[in-house]
Amino acid sequence: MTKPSPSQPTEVELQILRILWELGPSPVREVHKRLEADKGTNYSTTVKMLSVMLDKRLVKRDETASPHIYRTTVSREKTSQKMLSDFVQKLYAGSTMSLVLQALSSTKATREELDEVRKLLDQMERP
Amino acid sequence: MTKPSPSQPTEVELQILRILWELGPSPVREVHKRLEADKGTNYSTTVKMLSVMLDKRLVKRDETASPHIYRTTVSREKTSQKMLSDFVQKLYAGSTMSLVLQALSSTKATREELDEVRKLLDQMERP
DNA sequence: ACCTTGTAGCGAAAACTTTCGCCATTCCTC
DNA sequence: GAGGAATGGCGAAAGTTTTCGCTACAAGGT
Repeated sequence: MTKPSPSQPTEVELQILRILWELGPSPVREVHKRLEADKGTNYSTTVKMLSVMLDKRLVKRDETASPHIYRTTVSREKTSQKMLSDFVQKLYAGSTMSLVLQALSSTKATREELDEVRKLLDQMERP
Repeated sequence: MTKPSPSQPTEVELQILRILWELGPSPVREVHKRLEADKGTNYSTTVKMLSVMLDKRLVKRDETASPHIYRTTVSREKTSQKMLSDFVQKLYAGSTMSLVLQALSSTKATREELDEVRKLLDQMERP
């Protein structure tokens, strides 16, 4: 059986995480402004989603402040790391290298970027 | 507003696509065997999911054959390409290179694999 | 204090995905 | 060709995620 992995953030949850990562700790209003701009949803929706995310411990809030301030409990790096590894699992049977090759072969890059990747490859070779 | 992109396959849909990619065109029974092994779900569920996927044009079927034969309408490559680009969009603000760097830095690789990536990088440099 | 405006909470509706029970049809096997 | 098993279809239940209406409370200005 496939592990029902510690459920990834859903679509909207991820959108909100992104907003919080970008803005830093913020009141609902600020988050909502962005979400509304992107999706046109109601203020209530934003409040609710944040409360759902609070239940799931994806965010925490400072209730002493007024208005309440929300902040993420998960870093962008950790989260994308985790999502990436799930993604690789689902589509490339766990082979990160397959993904890297496919990603590279389907994009354009500047010489600088390519050099950066080369540098990383070299580093990987000697521990 | 964010484009409501031509909706990605859902979790189970993707599982089924993977099975079909692996087995090639197959009758429900074969798909079901795999799905059941993985999730323990009912035969009816498999039939239904395939019919949902038929509606969404993720698969097509040959009804002249008996039992009916299902095959994907989307290639593994195209699909992962698309999912990857959505993923990059969602988590790395569209920067494929950020993803590649993160993917590489969080995995181990053999010399052969690293060389393969290098070769690809070189190719990318000269059109 | 009163009124307006901004903030928060809650439950339930809506939307979407996944699951299955029940029925009809087809296919074997004897 | 009768009986039992496999196949396929459908609608509806269950599960999840997303949305919002309604209500209450807090804050700020007059």
